[in-house]
Amino acid sequence: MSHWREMSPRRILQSFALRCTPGRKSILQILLQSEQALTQDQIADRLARRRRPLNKVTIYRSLECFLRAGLVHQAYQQDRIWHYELAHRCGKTQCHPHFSCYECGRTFCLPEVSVPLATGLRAGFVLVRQKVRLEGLCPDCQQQPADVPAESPLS
Amino acid sequence: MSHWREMSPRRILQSFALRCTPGRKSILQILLQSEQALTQDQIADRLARRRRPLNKVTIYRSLECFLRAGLVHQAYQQDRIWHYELAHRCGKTQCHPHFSCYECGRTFCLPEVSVPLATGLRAGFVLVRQKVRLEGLCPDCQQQPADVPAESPLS
DNA sequence: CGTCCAAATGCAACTGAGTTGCATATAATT
DNA sequence: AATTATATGCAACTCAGTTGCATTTGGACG
Repeated sequence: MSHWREMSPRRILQSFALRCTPGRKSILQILLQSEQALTQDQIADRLARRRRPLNKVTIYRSLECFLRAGLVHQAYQQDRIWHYELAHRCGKTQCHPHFSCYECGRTFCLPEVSVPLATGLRAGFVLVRQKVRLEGLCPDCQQQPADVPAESPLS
Repeated sequence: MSHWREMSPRRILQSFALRCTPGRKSILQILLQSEQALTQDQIADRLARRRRPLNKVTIYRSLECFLRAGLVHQAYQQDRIWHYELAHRCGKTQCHPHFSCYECGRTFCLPEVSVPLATGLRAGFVLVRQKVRLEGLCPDCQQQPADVPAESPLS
């Protein structure tokens, strides 16, 4: 099943055998309508803006529950903050890569980019999932080159 | 220059134009001798065990300084905690991948594994660095299968 | 319908890695 | 040895995430 956008939050929750509460439906709605991964805070903001404020602990625990069920992904961490997104469209062994801009700090989802699975793993290691994080300059910031962190000034 | 292991901490610091203090030399020594990326806490522990305890803020600021100079990498985050390792052996566009075990939680450096650079980036994006994180079961834990996080129970 | 109970929610208080301000100590230059 | 910019230690702060507990509620069952 990969047409979540066309399913109601209620049906999605039901199909994951999760209790259907107003709070959870709202959170799911926000995630369904977002083009990018969101932090707990961003979710809280958007809920408040829709006159449907929710306690931050409830958001925390709902996401925790969605995570366990596999409905949602902890997509990436930035400055020690997790970003969440629906797990739809994620392949079995890898989600789409994310791209972070050094200049503006924004992170983009790049569903169209493919990275081959790692090869040459030592015997014994079982690869279940591969996560790829790209860094560089986004189209908006490409014009005026940013400070790219030094890699090795030793000559 | 990529033979850091054969250089003294003092010479390495000098070549990066960093002030050479006993604290920094000790931290560098720890990193030089470690096979894997270390957290600030792990570095503190090892310093203490060598009768060379250092205030955690000093460790924090030294690593910050090493980072800026490009001597060290923030290799990966686990449970919101950063791990640091020397930047030697890191290629220009990607460091070696890291492998985290679902079962025991340990993280391994896999310098021998190669992952081709992402292709198909939308026009305008400039890729500077690619970070790859692998997840699965390590050789030790492979025997008794762990709880692999569900991906999509929806049928 | 109404009853009931496991699960969800809100509040307050806690956790802990990281971070900052400031006074003191020290590296390294003169 | 004197000087000064830099590093260090201490204490106090930040803040996303986390936990405990009392209250509310979804939804199953009568």
